[in-house]
Formats: sequence, C-alpha cells, structure tokens
Amino acid sequence: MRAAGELVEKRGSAALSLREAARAAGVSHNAPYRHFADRDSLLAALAMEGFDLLDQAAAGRSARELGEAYVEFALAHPQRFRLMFGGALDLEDHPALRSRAELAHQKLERGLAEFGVDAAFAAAATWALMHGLAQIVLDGHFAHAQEQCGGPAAFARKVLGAVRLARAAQRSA
Amino acid sequence: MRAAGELVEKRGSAALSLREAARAAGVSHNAPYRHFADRDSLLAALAMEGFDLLDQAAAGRSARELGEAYVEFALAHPQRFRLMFGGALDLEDHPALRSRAELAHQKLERGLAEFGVDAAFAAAATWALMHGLAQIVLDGHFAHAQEQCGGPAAFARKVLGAVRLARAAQRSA
DNA sequence: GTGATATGTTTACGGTGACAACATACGGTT
DNA sequence: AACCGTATGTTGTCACCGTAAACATATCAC
Repeated sequence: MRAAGELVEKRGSAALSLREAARAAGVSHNAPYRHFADRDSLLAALAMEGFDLLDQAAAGRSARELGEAYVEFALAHPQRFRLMFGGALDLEDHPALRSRAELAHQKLERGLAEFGVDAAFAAAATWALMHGLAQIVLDGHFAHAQEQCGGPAAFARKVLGAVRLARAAQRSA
Repeated sequence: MRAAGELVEKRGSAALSLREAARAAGVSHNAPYRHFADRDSLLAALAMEGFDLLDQAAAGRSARELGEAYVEFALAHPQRFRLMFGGALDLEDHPALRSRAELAHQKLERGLAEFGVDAAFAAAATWALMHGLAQIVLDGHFAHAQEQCGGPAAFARKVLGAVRLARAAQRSA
C-alpha cells in the first residue's frame, strides 16, 4: 500500500502498475495478489485511504473553513484526489469504497449544517462549489488570476469568500 | 477517431486501447500511428473534439442556461467529460489541447459576463459551481435528492436555481 | 511516366494484468 | 512433539498492449 500510494501520488493512478509497486516493495511480481483481487481493488483501497486523509484534513478545521480545507487537500494530494473523484473506479464494483465515500459526504453535510447551510440544495451547491473549485485549480485554469492572488490557495480563499457573502445575503433576504 | 470515440464513451479513456480502436476501424494494429504520435495524442484529439461538443451544447442556449447546458453535456458524454477535465492528459505535453481548452474558458467567461457575472471571482465561482455539480452528479452522489427531483438534470436545475437567487441577492446588496 | 508523400501492413520487443502450481512460514489442535 | 490449515510469497506462463522499424501500396503533382 505504501509503495503503491507513493507511485500513484507521483505519476497518477493510470500509471500505477502492480508489478512496479511490487518491485518498489521488494517482493515478487505476484505477491500483491495475495492482498488485492486485482489492480482496481488496490486502487479502491488507496481511494479509501484518501477519504481518511480528507477527513483528517477537515477535522481540525472550523466549519467555515471547510472549503479551504477541501481545496488544500486537493492541492496537497492531487493524484489521490483524482483517484477518489475522477471516476476511475466504478462504485458498483467496490461497495466498501462506495460506503466509505458516502460516510465522507455525510460528514461534509453535517459540517455544512453547522455553518447554517441546512437546505439540501444549498448543501449540494456548497459542496459542488468546493469540489469544482478544487478541480479547476488542480487543472491549472485561471492561472492568471491565481498568480495575482499570490498562489492557488489564496485564490481559492477569495473565490469561496465571495460566495460566502452571497449566501449570507440570501439568508438575510 | 470515430471508433476510438465510441470506445472511450463506452468504457472510459483508461480502457481505450489503440489496438482495439484499430480493430474496430478495420485496419491493422499499427495504422493509428500514421495519424497520432502515441496513445495520449489520440486521447488529446478526442478531448479537443469534446470541447467542440461542449461549445456546440452551449451555443444554442441563452446565457442564463449555461449551467444546465454544462451539466447536461457532462451527463450526455460522461467519459468524454472526464477525459477533458479528469487530468488524464498533461496540458504541458499537448499545447494544442491547452489552447483549445483556454478558448473554451474564454467563451464560458464571456457567456457569464452577458449574465452580469463580470467580477473575476464571481465568474470563477460560477464556473466552479457548474463544474463541481457536473462532477458530483456524474459520480452519483446525492442519489437520494436526485430521485426526489425526478432525475439528475432536474436536480442540477434546482441547485443552480438556488444559487442564482443568491447571486441576485448579492447584486442587489 | 515518375517520384514524393500519405497511408497501411508485417514483424518484433519489452512491459503488464492475471492465472495456476508450487513453496514456505506460522498458530492452534491433539 | 507431530500435524494441519491458513496466510503469504515465488516461479512460470499466457494473452494483450504500446511502440518501433522495415516494408508495401496508393495517390497526386509535375
């Protein structure tokens, strides 16, 4: 798992080869099959580990910092983030991963509820915003604006801040 | 291109094999190399085609329907959408794809400007919202809420509608 | 007609996922 | 102490894949 995780974070999940991971771990090319049914199962395990990391990243933060934490996690573990949300794994084939992801969603929604975002649509919109922003920053879009702000993290903070104002306006209306 | 596109839309870009595409097109397994330097180049071409499709999907719509069009495109061509934004292609290695993507971003921002979203951060936030929503719906999250609304498209419409109100409130403030 | 260019084919090599058969080491039972 | 099931690792094998090189053919300008 450790060797495979490092390979994924370095070159992306598509480039992960069971054999290379096995070599990196110093075992034979077929040893991984004693622990994972196939390549996808190993990726699923790494994705689940990713949700643990995401939980961990969100844990220390106050509810209102969730968005920043989300984007920061994506920036800190880009390939892991893509593995978790990039659709490389079919959730139908990995029920354990599915339920782990759903748990993360529930935690997220609960965190948003603390922030006063209790309507289902608003929670969905908030999450979509966080998620899309993470993805966009990861892809390197808005590079110019990001430079002006002094880095992607600052950019994300400002974008999220702008919307926070909008939501406040909505609640007061 | 047609054969490869169908394979990608059916089983995802990771499962695309040059040899299988060549077989589907009825040519030898090495014929594609006369048209594409390598596998990634073919994927890049398919991604560029995807941006054409996205432009086309957004063209007929009024500016205020952009969000719906975006999500509808993702739902209509899930694997193509993932190929375009999933980070499978490194934009550094495919400058043509990079500029094509930037053109699409510019069109999108212009469309948003027509809608009154002219501040850079608001445009970024709007795009992030559309993008994240598309991704989330694609991943099958909020399945329960989606059913209640009568399908993912209706769900997306409602979420986007909720935020539209928020933005209006911000502008009036 | 001739030659250049575009396109397709054949053959070959190394890497990869996956399967099967075999080996080894460890913990509990008798 | 002898025994055995289980977990783990190894070797060998196969089909498939990306990619390269050498070779063949067709098309089109001159």
